[in-house]
Amino acid sequence: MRLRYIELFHAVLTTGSLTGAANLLNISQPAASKALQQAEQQLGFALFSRVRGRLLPTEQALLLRQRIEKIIQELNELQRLTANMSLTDSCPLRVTCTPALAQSLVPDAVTLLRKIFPGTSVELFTQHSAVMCESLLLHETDIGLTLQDTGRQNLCREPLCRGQVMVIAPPDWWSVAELKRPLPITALAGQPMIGIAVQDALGNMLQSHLAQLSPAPRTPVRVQTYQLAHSLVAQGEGLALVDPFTARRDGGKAVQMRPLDLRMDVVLYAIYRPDSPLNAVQKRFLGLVRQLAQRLLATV
Amino acid sequence: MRLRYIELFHAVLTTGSLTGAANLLNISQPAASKALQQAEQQLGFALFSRVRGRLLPTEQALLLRQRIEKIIQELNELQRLTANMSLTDSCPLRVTCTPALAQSLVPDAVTLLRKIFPGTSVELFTQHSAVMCESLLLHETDIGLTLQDTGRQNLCREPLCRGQVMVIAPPDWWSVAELKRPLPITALAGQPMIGIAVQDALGNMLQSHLAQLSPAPRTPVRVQTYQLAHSLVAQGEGLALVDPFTARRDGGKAVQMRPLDLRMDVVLYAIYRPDSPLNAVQKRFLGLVRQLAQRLLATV
DNA sequence: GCAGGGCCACAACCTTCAGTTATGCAAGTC
DNA sequence: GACTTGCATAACTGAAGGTTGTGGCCCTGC
Repeated sequence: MRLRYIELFHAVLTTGSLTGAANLLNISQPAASKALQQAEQQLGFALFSRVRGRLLPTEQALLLRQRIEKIIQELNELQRLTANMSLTDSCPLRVTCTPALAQSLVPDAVTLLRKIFPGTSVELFTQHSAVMCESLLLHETDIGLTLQDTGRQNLCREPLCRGQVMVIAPPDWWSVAELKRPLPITALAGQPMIGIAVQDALGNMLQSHLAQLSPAPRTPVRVQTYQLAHSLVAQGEGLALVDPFTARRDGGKAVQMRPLDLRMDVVLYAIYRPDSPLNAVQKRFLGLVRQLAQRLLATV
Repeated sequence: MRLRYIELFHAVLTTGSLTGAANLLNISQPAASKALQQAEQQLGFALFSRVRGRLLPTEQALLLRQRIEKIIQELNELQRLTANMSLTDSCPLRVTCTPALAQSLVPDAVTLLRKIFPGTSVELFTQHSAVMCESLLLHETDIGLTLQDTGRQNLCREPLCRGQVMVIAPPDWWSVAELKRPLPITALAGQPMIGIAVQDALGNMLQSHLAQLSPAPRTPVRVQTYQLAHSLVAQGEGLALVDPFTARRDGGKAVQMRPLDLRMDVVLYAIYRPDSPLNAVQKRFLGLVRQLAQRLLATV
């Protein structure tokens, strides 16, 4: 089965028509038509049945679908990888971080770095953890910064600093005296909370803790990022459990925060490929991030 | 990156030379040379450095290697699948089983089946479990018979019958009186044993039981299939733990056997694809296998 | 040191096939 | 019944991929 046929098959399935597929592949409709016929002839069975002038995938086609889509995806990844490899070393510092860290930590670190190395060019991305790993493996970026426990992948993981899970609340929720003390998790029972989407490892873990409370906290709203949670809390929608960086956003003015009394730290990790050792600029950058993070977490 | 280039890259890496690659792909050496240059030009970096007239993969090439080989493999699987799909329903009964079952159970069942359906054509394979799953998923065969606990794969698994793990020994190892009783596992301590290769799930499980004995049994010889173990035991090389079908090979003349006293059964499974329901012949075949197996296991 | 063989690159030429435009036909839509 | 949408066919074109022939480089063995 020629790659050409595979692409065409995929294009027809995604667009739903041969004409659409032809457009997707930037070829004319007759070219697509001919190619599809050749593919079917070579295979020995029909991929689509022509019913009332339309293409309808056959049973066999549906059996092939998953495999073909997997191959297409891997070819795309290969494409991305080779594209990035050809422009290797074009940029000394390519960093991706989660949205929570993109708020101030990473930009601040970049600013500091560019004072030390004025000429340096920098590329920044914000991505969620799964995409981040992919991006690193495909050489699109060189360093990832995340609060997630991104296991398994064959990537190096270096802890930069540790912090506490924080509870944030609308202004004037707690008294000044209370703010000093960690909040016992039981105090969250029955409270209105902003939930974090399931794909988040930390959020997931916290969620299972919360589920054991009785009455369980109400989480009518669920968001993907800690930043959204922060904003909603600031607007009085409820409490939220967030990382210590998000909690300190805006200098901690918009919301109140208290550490959660929990035997579990939030860890800021730097992740990178094991094969390519970090260069001097990258190492210095990580040093700055660590320094800034520690200083930030020291503030109340 | 064109598929053509991918194949060429792979061929060069496996054969070690451009000429070899050209032969592998059934093209002339200059064609391969030109294609490789085009590939490198399109990529923007060299895949091989020409040193002393030879091709030496560059660092980048090695980074691509794994991904490319994965794609090649998946393309091959797709090829196999489509090849099998085009000759669909050509044969009503295509069965694959492990070597232990190919000894007598499966051939006997086929003989019986062909008395019931005289005209039926049958295809038999013997494969180890991992390959068996692959073969089923690629529509090369329709039914697999195995004693392994082939989990995860999205294949149906139907237990046909249960038996006991058997200990086999050279003739006259045990007294006639002993033969009736199950052998306690502790009796194997310090005994010379024939081991089963690690990839076997059952063998693996037994191995971990044996390892806890003290003194642990000696397993100087390790074999891949139960049949080999049987032959070695018959030649007096030691004891072996085998499935109940292998134990009864040759009518149980060449070796002595005793059930092992163990809270774990050997299960004979039929596995098949969930999407394609079994036809009448296939169902009848499984019925025969079950019947034969139960009868066989009832004998001492 | 020189002949020979293995391996890669270049050149000139040829064939095939994927692409094009133009057109036809069937079926649904208003 | 006119119009639109979508697939198939026909005739043509160009580029890509193939061929053979040749030359240079390097190692090897006499």
